[in-house]
Amino acid sequence: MKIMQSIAQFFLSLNKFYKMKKRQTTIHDIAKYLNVTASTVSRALNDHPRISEATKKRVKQAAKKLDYKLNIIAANLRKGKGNTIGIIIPLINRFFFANIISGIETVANPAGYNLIICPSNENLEKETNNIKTLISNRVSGILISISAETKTAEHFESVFKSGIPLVQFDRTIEHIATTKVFNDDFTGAYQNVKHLIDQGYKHIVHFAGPQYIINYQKRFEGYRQALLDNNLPFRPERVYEGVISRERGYETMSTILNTDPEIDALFAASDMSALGAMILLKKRKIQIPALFGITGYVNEPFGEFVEPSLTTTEQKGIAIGKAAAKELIAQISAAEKYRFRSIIIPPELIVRNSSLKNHAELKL
Amino acid sequence: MKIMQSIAQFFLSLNKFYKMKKRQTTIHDIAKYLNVTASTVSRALNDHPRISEATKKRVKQAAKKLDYKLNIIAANLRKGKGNTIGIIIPLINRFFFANIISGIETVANPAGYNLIICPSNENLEKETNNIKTLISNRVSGILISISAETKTAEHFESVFKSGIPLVQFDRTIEHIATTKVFNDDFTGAYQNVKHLIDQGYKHIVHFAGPQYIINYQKRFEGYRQALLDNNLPFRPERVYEGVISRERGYETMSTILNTDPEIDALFAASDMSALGAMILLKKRKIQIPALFGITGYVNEPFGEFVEPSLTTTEQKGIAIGKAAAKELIAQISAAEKYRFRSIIIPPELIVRNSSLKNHAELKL
DNA sequence: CTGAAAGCGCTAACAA
DNA sequence: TTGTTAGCGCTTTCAG
Repeated sequence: MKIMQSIAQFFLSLNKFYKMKKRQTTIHDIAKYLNVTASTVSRALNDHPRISEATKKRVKQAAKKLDYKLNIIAANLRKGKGNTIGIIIPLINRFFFANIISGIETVANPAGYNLIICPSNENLEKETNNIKTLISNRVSGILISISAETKTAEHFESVFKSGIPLVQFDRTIEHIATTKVFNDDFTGAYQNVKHLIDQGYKHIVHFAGPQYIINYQKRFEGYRQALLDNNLPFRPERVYEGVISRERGYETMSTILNTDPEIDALFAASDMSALGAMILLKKRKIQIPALFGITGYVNEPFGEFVEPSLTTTEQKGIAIGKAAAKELIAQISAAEKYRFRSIIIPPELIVRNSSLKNHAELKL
Repeated sequence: MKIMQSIAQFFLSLNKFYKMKKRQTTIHDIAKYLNVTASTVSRALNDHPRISEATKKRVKQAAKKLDYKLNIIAANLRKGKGNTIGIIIPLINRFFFANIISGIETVANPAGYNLIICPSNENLEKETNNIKTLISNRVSGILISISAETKTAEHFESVFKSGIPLVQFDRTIEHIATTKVFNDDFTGAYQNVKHLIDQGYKHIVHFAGPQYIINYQKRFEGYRQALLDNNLPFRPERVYEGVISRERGYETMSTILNTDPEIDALFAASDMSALGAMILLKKRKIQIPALFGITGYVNEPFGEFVEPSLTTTEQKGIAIGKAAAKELIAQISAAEKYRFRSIIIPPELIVRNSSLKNHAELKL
């Protein structure tokens, strides 16, 4: 019994030891250690001009010895500023979005900012909560790409009220006064379709995305304009809305073959639906690109490896991220925020085999 | 001229307006507004039991009216705790890593934690800086997957000293006392190779990754053991180290065809090098899977779409992320940290066409 | 060149 | 049930 007790005792004390909050060394610890004041230490560490080199050296040595690490949180609280940028993004494990974050990081980090990343999972409620979280964390600025569910900007109000700079990227709400960084989807789509036309395809269908998302709307408009500018008729029945998944692409292409056999090319607003169509066509032994041309949009990594490789439009995620971050950081230290302004990143047509009717050009 | 001046005047005043630092409303503002003390407000907002429902209601209404947003930073400083988890990860725009982050997020966020994400870009120096940053930000815990350059854990010391819980995931340093969450690469590779053997392939080469990375080493060992357990000779010359890119896969396979024509299958430690090999074989008109079987590892998204579709091993990034986050959060509120402990996530073999010698099984 | 003192926004003993 | 007071760790006037 006694033994049990002492064992219990031991574990209690062990527990106590672990629980013992290892308080991090503070400026005061250093001050005490050197018999100076906290202010001197603070100034020395910040290389304040009116501190003697001698004490600077002493302080810095002591800091290293005591393994001192600045508490940025406290410093920021005092200074009334922050060093983190909040990112709200629909999904984090999509190549395009991951690239954007990567781009943001390459400019934010050297500028001394940390990223706190909040995925909305395409959900408006989550997005609203994310905004709250970021404000509560007093981020220096917010970068946001809205969720598929988001149609209005009411939940941005508290951001504006709080005076936190905000810039939108990729998926944006047009009518509000913020800087927006996005692809020129119209031109991207236009070039894409123009390319199909130049290759000699004449009856081009379009798999469009949901038209309430501005990006898809612009792609549709680019498609239409390219047809009109090249003396091809625009036929509304050749536009299939909401076809962005592989499955829908597959099904839709199957339908088209029955109802509109004249069709000889597809411009899909998403690589996934282009892929679905490609799978169906191959199953039906319809030769791509000889008899049927296909182009997608987004430049998903797989496009390079399918057969035939997929012509598509690259959206330059990294460039978008960099531009957005640069703009935000500028706004953080600037007077002027919330201007209507658009920074447009031109997309790039990536020509691969799926659209090269002219076989001579086929690449490996 | 006068007009110009007044326009300029207007813009100046506008500018002034924007520059005006919009101080966020604080607890004191609410207190003043209601003629109570800050503590009452604080307690009311935190639903403290000994505050009357009446004042709670009043306070909350006032808070909403004044658009009050809690300053978590200040609250945390006072409470001596934080609500953010730091993630150090080699790359953010790799599907596998993005999935891990996604997994982390699904458990960290509901638990009230924000993520601050620091990519090391496979660079030890950056990784070291990231650690400093996270400590300075007084994160509640750190999740880390080491860079390709990282071989020792010296830079972890300050984390241990500061008492911040840390768990490693995926790429880990074995000999240090932390929880580690990772794939069972040995078993993953073993099953992968076993599958090739079961399909009737007899001369299997291995494209290995750099062996100083433990994950690749384990995959190599799984390969070897699978051969030995199935009465196939293990031949060191059939292991090609450091072949993980598409280009190297292509070149290496080309060499093999010249030097070791007996080979009839490949187990690649990366999908990319498997793809490179596949491209070369197709160019040489060697039928896959009839004459040559191929398996990869990682389950990159493209594997599903290449022809033939690529058999590979899925690493369950989301599961890894979830497990790591759960463990870290447990440690944050627990007494015991830094135990040697391994949480092993079993990978899953994804059988596709590239390894199905038995054509009957071929799937679309 | 350095010290004293105040305060960033919040919470939590201790009082009342 | 509410108020008073102190302090988290830091920076920064204002004095000396």
